[in-house]
Amino acid sequence: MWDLFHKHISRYVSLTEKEFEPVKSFFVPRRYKKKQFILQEGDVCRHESFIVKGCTRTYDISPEGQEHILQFGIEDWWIGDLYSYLSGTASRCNIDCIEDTEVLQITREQQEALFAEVPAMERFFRILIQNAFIASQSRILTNLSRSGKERYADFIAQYPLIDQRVPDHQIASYLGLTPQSLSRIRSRRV
Amino acid sequence: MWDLFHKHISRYVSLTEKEFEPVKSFFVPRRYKKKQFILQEGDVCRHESFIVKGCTRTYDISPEGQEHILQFGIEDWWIGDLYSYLSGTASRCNIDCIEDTEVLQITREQQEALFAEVPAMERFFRILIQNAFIASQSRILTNLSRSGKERYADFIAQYPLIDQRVPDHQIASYLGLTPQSLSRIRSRRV
DNA sequence: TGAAATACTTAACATAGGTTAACGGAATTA
DNA sequence: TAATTCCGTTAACCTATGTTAAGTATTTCA
Repeated sequence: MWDLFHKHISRYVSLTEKEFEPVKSFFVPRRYKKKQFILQEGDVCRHESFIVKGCTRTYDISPEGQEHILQFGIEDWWIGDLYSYLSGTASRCNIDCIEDTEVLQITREQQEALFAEVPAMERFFRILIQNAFIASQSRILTNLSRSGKERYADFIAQYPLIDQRVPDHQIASYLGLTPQSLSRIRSRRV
Repeated sequence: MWDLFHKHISRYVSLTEKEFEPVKSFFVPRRYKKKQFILQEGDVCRHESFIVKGCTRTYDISPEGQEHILQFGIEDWWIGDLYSYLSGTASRCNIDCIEDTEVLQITREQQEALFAEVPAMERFFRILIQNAFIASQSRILTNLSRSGKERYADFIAQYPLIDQRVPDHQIASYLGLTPQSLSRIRSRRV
């Protein structure tokens, strides 16, 4: 577990085994069962979670009761509602598990303490958010300019591992389509 | 100019007049005329630009030749293509001026030097990107769940100042609509 | 000042995707 | 194992938005 985590961090900042050692103590491992909520709408998001094993979805429920998936999470990804986490306000998002899931969690206070003790970790999180922002911008462009069919093709190409693990109707939700439309697209009856 | 800039930074991190003084030297003021490009597709984005005065748009041109506006920029906003800026690869975006525009620009190298000299500025940029990411996620949700009419209403409510300064067909592009559709929506003939 | 480009509108028509409803198979649970 | 829920599919029909095409007003600029 910690090994995977160290490897993950090392992709962004260099951190020797020895420097990594103290980092561990700021994180708490936690397991969730399939269908269990990691975050529920209305609650404050108290953790950033690194997925060691499993699969999650982060989604919003519109006033009309429709779910819209903002993000899937699998091994090596971070999940959480950053706005709620930082501002301490109630989240409008739900995060639940598509599979049994193991995470490493850190709280806001612990994160501040971590930054003070291991400055490289502040840099690490900055890079992480930078990348997330870049990916997010790119998704906006895709949503603005491509048809459902193209977005689905892009999704499969970009996230083949996720495609295999989550039901189609959730992929539809991520792409901004109804399950019926995605089915139509998949069968090439477009 | 510097006063506005200092005020802007102070909204995110505390920086006395004296601490702010050295910050100035890392930025270069620059003026652009209306319609002038700040960044052109295919070029590497060499600067992050803080808008002191003016109005810009950041957009992508799809293979079919259609423009899609990713972001508008007005006073107090930052513009640039972060991915290109950080990775040094060619940008797929254009940034041009809707009005004569004055900016303060910093290069990647100068930014690194600035972080080394004034650590609070690293924190400042981290917060900036965090906020940008949060806004970006929120835009994705809106695009997934709301109709054109609703997105337009949201836009006006959220950016009344921009609405007044940019032509409608560019707002349409930002919202993922054709100018004709926006016109139809505006006239309530929906 | 006049010509050209730009901005916005309207209308007729086309279409991708939404809606509703139904069916059958797979997975979950009692 | 039986009952139930979940999942993907199909089909008929509907609607928001795109497309094409014009027309007018405004702005830009030579």
